[in-house]
Amino acid sequence: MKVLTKNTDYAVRALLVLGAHEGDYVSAKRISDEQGIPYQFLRRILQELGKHGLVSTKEGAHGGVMLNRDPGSIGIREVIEIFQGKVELSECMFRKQVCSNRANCVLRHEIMRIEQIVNREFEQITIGKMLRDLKVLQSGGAKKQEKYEGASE
Amino acid sequence: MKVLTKNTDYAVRALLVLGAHEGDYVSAKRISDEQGIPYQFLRRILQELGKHGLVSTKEGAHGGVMLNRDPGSIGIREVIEIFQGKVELSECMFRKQVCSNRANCVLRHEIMRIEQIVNREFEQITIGKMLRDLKVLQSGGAKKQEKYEGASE
DNA sequence: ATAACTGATACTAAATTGATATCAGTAAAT
DNA sequence: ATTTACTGATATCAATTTAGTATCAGTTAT
Repeated sequence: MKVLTKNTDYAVRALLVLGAHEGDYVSAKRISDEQGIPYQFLRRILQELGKHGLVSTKEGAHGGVMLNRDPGSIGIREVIEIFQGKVELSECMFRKQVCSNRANCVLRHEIMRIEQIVNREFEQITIGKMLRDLKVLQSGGAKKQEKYEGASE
Repeated sequence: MKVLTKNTDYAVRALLVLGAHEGDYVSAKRISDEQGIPYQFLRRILQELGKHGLVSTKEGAHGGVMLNRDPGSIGIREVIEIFQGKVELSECMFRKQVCSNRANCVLRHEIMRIEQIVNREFEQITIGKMLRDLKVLQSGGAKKQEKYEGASE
């Protein structure tokens, strides 16, 4: 059960790159190269982000994509919703006989409770927060990162 | 983004029926009829539940499927894992350049934190708890359920 | 004019999901 | 012993979703 699709994954990665270059237009080509994201796939994703106002675009040479919002205001939840729709555990898991009266359905209530928790959590992970975390990492916040290999996985 | 598939949905509903008849063998046919679940689909689900020891089965006439565990010990999480695998937000959302050192990956840590929350919540919704909730519903715990129609959705 | 871009789609392959069908074997009832 | 009501074990299929590719038209800096 993989919750996040490539769409979301790539979108977040692209937003991180853009967040690291606030105020500049960065081309899809460059993001694609830097992050190893299939170029055409990324193009569609960026266009979608544009339509939703997260980024602004500039056509032509020296054009590209630029972050259009404060990184701290962009939570993963929003990105997920753009590419995968609202987080729903199931329409109503128990809509048949078991749950004839939706309004009073305790179980549905239970499921929706979890949905809210998940959404709240996703909302709190913002591009801004991630960028800060990354900076801590890159400046060697944890020890001296003697070796990269061997320590991972 | 629908998190729970029919497999899981049907499995839970079947387990609820079995939980309501603890100690008895109930046939797939009957569960299928009662819950409106496609018969053959349900068969496979029940077999899977059997392989995982949640239910025991009895072949032949008057045979069927019986709950093999305490309803309170069966959490939704377990059911989800059987039919959809472990809840993973993404293998490692940021495994490329952005996150070269997995062990120290703050973001991965963040994602895994949410995973744990989700899992804990799913674990706490058990078949037993659901059955209790249903009983409260059915005995008219909330007012007098004057009308079924109109109040739902 | 041309090189470096985005906008907008159309298309395809593979995987997943939901559902159906079939055949063999077992156990109770007659 | 035969029929009836069951499960075990697969095989198959259509629809949808996901991931990725390709194409053509238009825009802007040089």
